[in-house]
Amino acid sequence: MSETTGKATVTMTDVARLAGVSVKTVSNVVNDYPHIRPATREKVQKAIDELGYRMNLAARNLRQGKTGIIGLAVPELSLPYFAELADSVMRAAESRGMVVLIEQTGASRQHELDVLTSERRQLTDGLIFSPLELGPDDADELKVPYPLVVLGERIFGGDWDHVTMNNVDGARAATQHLIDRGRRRIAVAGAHAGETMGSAALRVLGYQAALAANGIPFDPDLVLEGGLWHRSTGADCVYRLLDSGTSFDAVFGLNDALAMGALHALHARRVDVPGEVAVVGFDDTEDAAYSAPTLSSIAPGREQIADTAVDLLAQRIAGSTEPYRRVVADFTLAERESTAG
Amino acid sequence: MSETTGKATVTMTDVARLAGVSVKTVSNVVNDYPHIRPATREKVQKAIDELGYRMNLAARNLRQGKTGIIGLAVPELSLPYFAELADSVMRAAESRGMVVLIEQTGASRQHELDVLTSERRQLTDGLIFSPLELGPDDADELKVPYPLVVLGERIFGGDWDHVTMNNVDGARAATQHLIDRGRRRIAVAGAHAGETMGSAALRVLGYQAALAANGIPFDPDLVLEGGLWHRSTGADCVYRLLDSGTSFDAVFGLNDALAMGALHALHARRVDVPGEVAVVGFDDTEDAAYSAPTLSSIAPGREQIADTAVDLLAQRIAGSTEPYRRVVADFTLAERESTAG
DNA sequence: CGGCGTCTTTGCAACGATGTAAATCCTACC
DNA sequence: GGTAGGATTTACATCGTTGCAAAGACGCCG
Repeated sequence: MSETTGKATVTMTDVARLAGVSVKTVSNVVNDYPHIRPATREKVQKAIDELGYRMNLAARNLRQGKTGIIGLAVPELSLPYFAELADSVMRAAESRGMVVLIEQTGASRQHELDVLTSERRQLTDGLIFSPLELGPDDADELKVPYPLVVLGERIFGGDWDHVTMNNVDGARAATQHLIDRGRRRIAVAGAHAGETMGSAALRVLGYQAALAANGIPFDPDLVLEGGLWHRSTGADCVYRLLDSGTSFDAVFGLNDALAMGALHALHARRVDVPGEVAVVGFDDTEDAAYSAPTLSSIAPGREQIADTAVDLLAQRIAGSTEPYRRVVADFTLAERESTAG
Repeated sequence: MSETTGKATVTMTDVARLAGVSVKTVSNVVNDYPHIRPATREKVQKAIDELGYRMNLAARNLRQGKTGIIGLAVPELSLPYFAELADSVMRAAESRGMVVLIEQTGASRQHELDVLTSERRQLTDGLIFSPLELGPDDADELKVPYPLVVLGERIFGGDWDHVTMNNVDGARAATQHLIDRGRRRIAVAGAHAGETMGSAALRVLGYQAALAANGIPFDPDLVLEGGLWHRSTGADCVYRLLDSGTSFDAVFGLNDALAMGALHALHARRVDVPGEVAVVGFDDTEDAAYSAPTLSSIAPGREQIADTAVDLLAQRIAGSTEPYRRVVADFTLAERESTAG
């Protein structure tokens, strides 16, 4: 209950001496080894309390090769989606007694590769990795000697678990929602030309599927390229579209930041939303509920993704050798003003 | 240049054997000990490359008591300001060869106390702590046995460095800006009754100073209480104000989230911004530039704060015993549409 | 009361690096 | 050619904990 002012650091040896047992017994008590006489356990516990002993994690780490830290590699924390994802991952980790070391990869392919082999991987027992630049061809790079959970659908087929949102169906639902609101000229902001497996490609796929299902012709002029999924990109896309003279009555931002940028550009050009143009996003970040107008968006199951990812990773770290799994989170559509009918 | 497929982990011993030197010499090479014959260094380096040797951080950590990890404790990553702050801190840390372990304290006093004594402190060489609930009376709790840098002005007077934004002057500038735009009935959203040292109190102080300097009477009815500085709180404040019938022609959101919430509420109630009511925030988070209308805000020098904090912490970790410092970052006003004149 | 099988507890050797202090090697200088 | 003195290198103990395997204790049975 109280702690004496141990001058330096208190070690197991100190505890052992005070309790009159061996160091190993103290270790056993601390690690909940089952075969310990209650009296002994009590004695040791008392000594621990009295000395205010805290286990030295570095030593345990050296001995066991585990740190209790998991890595989380995301593009950028300043993107709301990833900040919120990190939040969720940290909570999920905490509830399992782990902590999270976050690394940012920027939008850099090299940085994404680095993160996989970085010295820091020694500090973590496993990694949750959300790649943005690596693609199917990089599968070999992901053959790493530690537990790995990959978020997103860019890379398949290796020895790792996979947790992803339902990009295609989510995008289809977003598009269908616009169609249900009577829109026919639906632009897409943030497409990545040439990409086949990333979120951009998959969401565009869902978009096209929805158009097709409703007999709406696909117009390439409505597909707006945009590399980084930042607000500024979304704004640029819409400015370009307006300047091009192409008619449109809706914008599907492939993520919320793009959609926010789109809202911004439309507002700047005095285009009424949703009167003239409806807007829908993807991610359902917190700001979607507070923009003017509020933004309809696909909620991709962020909590579920975080929970599942941490869970799978924890199992691998604990030594699970089950077949690698692929989990697809459930999405929902959050309807707000930007698509009000 | 190339790495052979060492079966298990490669240790210094392996390198030493291959290079034909002692383990300690390998250690010296790795640690850039100056007195090494070039030929030896080369031999060792070659062996290192050949074996693909990576130093075991756990072992070094045990021996040196340093991990290369610094802690960052913030209320919530899902609040844009803290996400952006974390981003900046991580970049600053990276440039100094350190990584960051982020912890969220929520809005919980207990959690803030826990973070200071958590077992995790063993995993970090020092902590950058941004308290929200602890106050001057808790100074004793901050007397911790590791390097600490405190952000914000809640707690002074202990053995730690202090980095803070200029809350009073920033708030004064924000308020003055509104006054310059001809506003006289300026509401404040997010005040904390009874608080004396927190950001809320200080910013309200700056607000009052600006009013006084311009001979504008202070009207308590315009001070809107709001605990958590979330968007929802900002919206609530404005709804309450509108419902109260109190007249006002401007809102100073004590942070951007509150201001965004205010914008949201005003938009929902069809109050024109900035025509009828001007709005200014504090933090200049990225979304301020993309709201509709875009939000004027005080940019508190986030990068500078992060850089300075990491720098001071790094110095302490390196053993500096200089007098503890207090650094106040420079702020600027970002003028945008919400206060257009 | 001896023997045997569990329970408990223990000693010792790692884990992989670095601090210390001493050994060895050189080089310049007398 | 010998030697002082700095430059290099090395042996060994040590950081604090846990795995291993064996020693001690204890309870039960015949």
